[in-house]
Amino acid sequence: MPIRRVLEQANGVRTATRVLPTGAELYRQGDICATCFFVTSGWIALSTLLDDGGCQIVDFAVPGTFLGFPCLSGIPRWHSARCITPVQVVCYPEAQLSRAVIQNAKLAILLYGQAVSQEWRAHDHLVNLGLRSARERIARLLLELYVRLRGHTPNKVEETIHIPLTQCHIGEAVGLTNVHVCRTLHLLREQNVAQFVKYDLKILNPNALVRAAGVSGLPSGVPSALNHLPVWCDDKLCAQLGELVSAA
Amino acid sequence: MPIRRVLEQANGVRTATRVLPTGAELYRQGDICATCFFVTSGWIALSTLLDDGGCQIVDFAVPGTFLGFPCLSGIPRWHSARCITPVQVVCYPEAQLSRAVIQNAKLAILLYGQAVSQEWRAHDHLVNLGLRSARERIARLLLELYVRLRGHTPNKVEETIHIPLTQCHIGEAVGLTNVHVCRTLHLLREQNVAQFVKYDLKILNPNALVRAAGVSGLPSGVPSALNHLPVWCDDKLCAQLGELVSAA
DNA sequence: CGTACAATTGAAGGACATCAAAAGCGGTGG
DNA sequence: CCACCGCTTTTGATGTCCTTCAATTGTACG
Repeated sequence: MPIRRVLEQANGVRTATRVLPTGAELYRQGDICATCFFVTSGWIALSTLLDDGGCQIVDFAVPGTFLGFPCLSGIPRWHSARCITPVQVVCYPEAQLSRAVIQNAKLAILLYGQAVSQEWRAHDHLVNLGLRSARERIARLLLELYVRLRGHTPNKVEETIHIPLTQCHIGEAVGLTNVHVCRTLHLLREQNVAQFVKYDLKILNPNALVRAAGVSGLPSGVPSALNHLPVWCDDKLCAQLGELVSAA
Repeated sequence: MPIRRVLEQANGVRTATRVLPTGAELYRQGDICATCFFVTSGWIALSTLLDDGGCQIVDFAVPGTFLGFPCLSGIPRWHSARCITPVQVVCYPEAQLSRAVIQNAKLAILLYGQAVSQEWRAHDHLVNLGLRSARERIARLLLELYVRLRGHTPNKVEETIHIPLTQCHIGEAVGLTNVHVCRTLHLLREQNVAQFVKYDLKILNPNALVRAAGVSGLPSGVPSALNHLPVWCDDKLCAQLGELVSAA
């Protein structure tokens, strides 16, 4: 992957790859983890576990996501990173990465941009959980995942995209039980909006999905995080790192 | 305020103060705002408005909070900033601040740290909305606000702290109706946990409040964003900026 | 005194949770 | 090849937490 060579060439950061099976944990909430990761393949659920057994997925890490906080060492992770699929990551020693960042303001700004992007998505999820119905929440999650993976909003009828999530994962992400997720998915199917079966999402009606997600109704000019995700999605970090090295 | 002089001296950024009355908007969702702000007094609700009239407060800005995204110009704001009280802010032209940040990696890292801190808080709110009851959500919000203002968890019985929020604000922050917030506040009062009347929060039983917020039950070693908020609360940004200039 | 906003209380309804059970399905071992 | 297991999905019945609607009170303000 480009980012790996970029960091090695530009800043002499030594890296190693690591492969994890489904169900493995990259790190756990509470860990003070001196390694940063860049996801090159697979899906990871960033989730918080409660003592009563509750689990909230705060975000999904997909290929292109950067995990860790260079220059902010000593902070424990506040979520666990569970592998939803087999995962491949590139590892960076945090200390080395921190040194590189301090010497290179552009790198710092890149990290800053990613943090802002993630904050943005977190706020979008907050709006979702705070004032939307089950149908809207699920539609919006599906739409967001589509946009993150494809880089644009859906426009083709019957397009299918692979999403390696169970109904339980969806429930943990949007704050619903798997039972209710199941019923709501059936509802979306009946209403000819979208169909999610066996890890495959088929968009039956792109416009209906966007409407169900509550995006279209925004006053014109008002941004939804979704509209701008293509610009600030994780791949962008990778691309910009590439520019950085060619400029050096 | 220190930060103002810090930025002026260190980087030659010109600033101006601005005063806004209660109810005014510093900026609106959708605005492409070329100004960054540092809150010196007053409270601001960062909220997203939906076309159906729904309103979700994603965070509160208190004195010490920095608003804006230097180096990421052209991004529309995804929330509105409504003044809950009269507010005083220091304004920075984004372009000048961006230039200063590019020349000073430390400044970039500071901004990065604040973005991470805010992401952290957003994820904590997500957990709150996703899997906690009304009682827990409200207790947790009150506790968080206490910690942000005081810099530590409550330990004195009957301590009172001023919080300029209405029950509607609380409802919009935790995803409940004002009606239910009212009932739940009464419940917390009856259970001798905490009392919130007329913009004054009286902590009746600090331990009970922490328990009600679902913080104590965490396995030892597991961090809650709350435990670390003192370390990364907004005042810290200000203090670190002070160090930055004295080192220069 | 009238208006506007915040808090309060009651009654009724709904959206979602909980509990329980069964069915589909891939994987493993006898 | 079949039996058995674990995981996911599905469906039904029942319950409850929270919303919605409505009306009343208190308080600040012009």
